[in-house]
This record gives sequence, structure tokens and C-alpha cells, in this order.
Amino acid sequence: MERELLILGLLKAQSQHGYKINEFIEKNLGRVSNMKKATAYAILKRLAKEGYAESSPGREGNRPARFVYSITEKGEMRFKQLLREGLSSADETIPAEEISLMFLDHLPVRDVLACLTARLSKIERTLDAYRNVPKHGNGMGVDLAVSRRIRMCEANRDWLIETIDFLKKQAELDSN
Amino acid sequence: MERELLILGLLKAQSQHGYKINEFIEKNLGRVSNMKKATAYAILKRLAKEGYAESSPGREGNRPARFVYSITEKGEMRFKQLLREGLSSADETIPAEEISLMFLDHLPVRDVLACLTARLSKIERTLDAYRNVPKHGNGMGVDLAVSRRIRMCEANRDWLIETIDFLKKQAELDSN
DNA sequence: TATAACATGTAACAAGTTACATGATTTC
DNA sequence: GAAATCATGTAACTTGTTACATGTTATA
Repeated sequence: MERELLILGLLKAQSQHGYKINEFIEKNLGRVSNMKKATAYAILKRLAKEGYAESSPGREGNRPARFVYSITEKGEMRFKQLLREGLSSADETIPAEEISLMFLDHLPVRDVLACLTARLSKIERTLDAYRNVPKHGNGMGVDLAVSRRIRMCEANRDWLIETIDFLKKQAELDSN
Repeated sequence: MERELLILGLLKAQSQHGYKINEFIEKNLGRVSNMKKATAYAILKRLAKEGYAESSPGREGNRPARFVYSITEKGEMRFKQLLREGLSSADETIPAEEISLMFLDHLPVRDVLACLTARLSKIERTLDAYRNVPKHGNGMGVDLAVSRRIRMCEANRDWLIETIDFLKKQAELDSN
């Protein structure tokens, strides 16, 4: 449902057609959502069908222009409901990476260390990317979201560094 | 693919039939995987079809007993490959909760605080549950996974506490 | 003999992705 | 007039869930 929330939120800010929404997501929310174009179009259609949005064959400048969607009263309600649910929820699903951790004994320590080091550099890169996201300003929501993302990445990184260290020591002990 | 890794890992530890695997997941991995029974059966079948496991209509004690699956040579390879991939990967997908954060300006601060407080108590409960997971001992993999889970939960919680605080102060300023 | 536990599945659905189809308008 | 960009979709596929169907053996 978070894709629906995202699109409703974008419509709330401004009536738009699918292409613009996709463009915005791709250019500005690339690291927030990986929603695909076809998905956005499908959701817009569904929102219209369920009365959360209205589509009108509108005109935009002198471009061809197709279906411009606007959020409805009912859609605003839906938006707030989804928002409340999202803010209250604490995702309990375990990330895929954790499953592999459970089995790490089945690989030679040397290999494990190589893998985890690769993981570490990916995290550092991601972290850098988040740190370079410019302050958003208009409303603190986006900035808060980014600050959370950074915090989680840091925790991820710190744990990894400690674990790599631990495994290295373990390996040294084993070789004696 | 992490469900496949999980099942291969369980088969590697011991040849089993689907029911047992499902039982084990439900009883011991409830907070690690929410894989459903039908899914496990389907994956077992697929593993057999692709040569990663062999099924034999085996007997277990004096129970009816159906298809006992064993991991094959090829399956061991697959397992290690998936494991390496999993250990090297750093999941970049943004959790649903983050999306809602982006739009938090659209709700009265009072409501936001109520929602986030609800979220906080859910996290505290989850954290407690993880802390009460007994040390596993046999191989450090599981323990490491749990320690990571705890660390991530703590980061999540700490950020939330700070943010709730920040929003409260914000609300006070606004009301002056 | 009813019911709980054992054991395996199928059919329908849901959400999303991929790859492709289509066509109009700008711009070179 | 070719290519880039604007604009919207469809069809097939993937992964997983839900709800149901089926049958056996142990147990109360």
C-alpha cells in the first residue's frame, strides 16, 4: 500500500498525469522508491476506479496531454488513513540479508570476510549518497525520512565493522 | 531467493519432508521468516525439478511419510552461491514506513505524535522478543543474525525517540 | 468414533516487473 | 525525415498468499 500512499501524496501536492509522476519518481525519488512506470499507471487507474482520484483528459501547455489525475475528497481521506497506518507501523519483516547471516558457518571464514567486506563498501556508498541529498526545506517530512535512512545505514555499517573484526579475530585463533 | 536459501540450508542440515520444514519454521523461525506452507512445498518441488534436491518417498518412524527431500551435490553448490550473494548484498529497498514519514507534514502534529508513539511501543516489544531469544550455540550464525536484528531495532528506536522529542518541541513552539 | 495431528497439495488471487506496442510532438 | 522525448498502456511472467481439498494415523 505504500505505493498507493506515495502516489496519493504526489497527487495531493499537484494534479498530474502518469508520465509526470513517473518522471518525478525517477529523477527525485530514485532512492526512495523503485516503483516501475507500468505500476504507477496501473495504480492511477485503480485510484480512479475506486473514487480516490478523478481523471480528466486535460491539456498541459501545448503538449499532447492525456489523463490528468486529481485527488478527490475521498482520496484525501484515504491518504490520511494510509498515512496514519504507515506512521504507526513498525515493519517486522526480516531483510533477506539476515537469512544468509544465519548460515555463515557453512562457508570458510576467509570467504565470509570477503563477502561482508563487499557488503560494507556498498553500505558506505549508499550512506554517502544519502548524506549528499540536499536539505529539502519545504516541510520537514522528507528531511526526517532521510535522517532516519542515514541512521539505519550507520547502524548497519557499525554492526558490520564490528562483526568483520570479530570474525577476523576468530580466524586468527583458529589458525593457531 | 532467500526462501530458497533458507530451505536449502535446512535440507543441508538434515533431509526432511515439507511438513517438518514448515513445522520448524513456524516454531523456531517465526520471527525470521514468515514463509507460508504452500510456498515451502512449492519451493521443494521446484528444487527437485531443478536438480538441487532429490525426493524419495521415504518412511519416518511409523508415520505415513511422504516425500523426503535431500540436498544434492548441485544443491550444495547452489546453496553456497546463494549464501555468498546474500552475504555480499546490502538491501537498498526503502521500508514502507519511510514513505509515510515523507508526508508527515500533512497530519496535525498531535496525530503524528500519537502514531509514532504507537510505533515506538511496537518496536520496544519486538526488541524485547529478540533479547529473549536464547543463545543458539551451534555455530555462531544464528546468534550473529539476532545480534544484528537487535542493533537495527535499537537504531530504529533511538531515532524514533529523538524524533518524537523534536516534534514535541516543535509543537510547543508553534503553540506560542 | 470423533477429533487432533500428520502430510501434501491445488486453484484463485494479488502485487509487481519486464518487455513490448503504440502513437503524437519536438528538435535536429 | 530521423531521433528524442512525451505519453499511455497491454500481455506474459514471477513470486507469494489465501483458502480450500484431500487423505492418513494416533488418540481421547
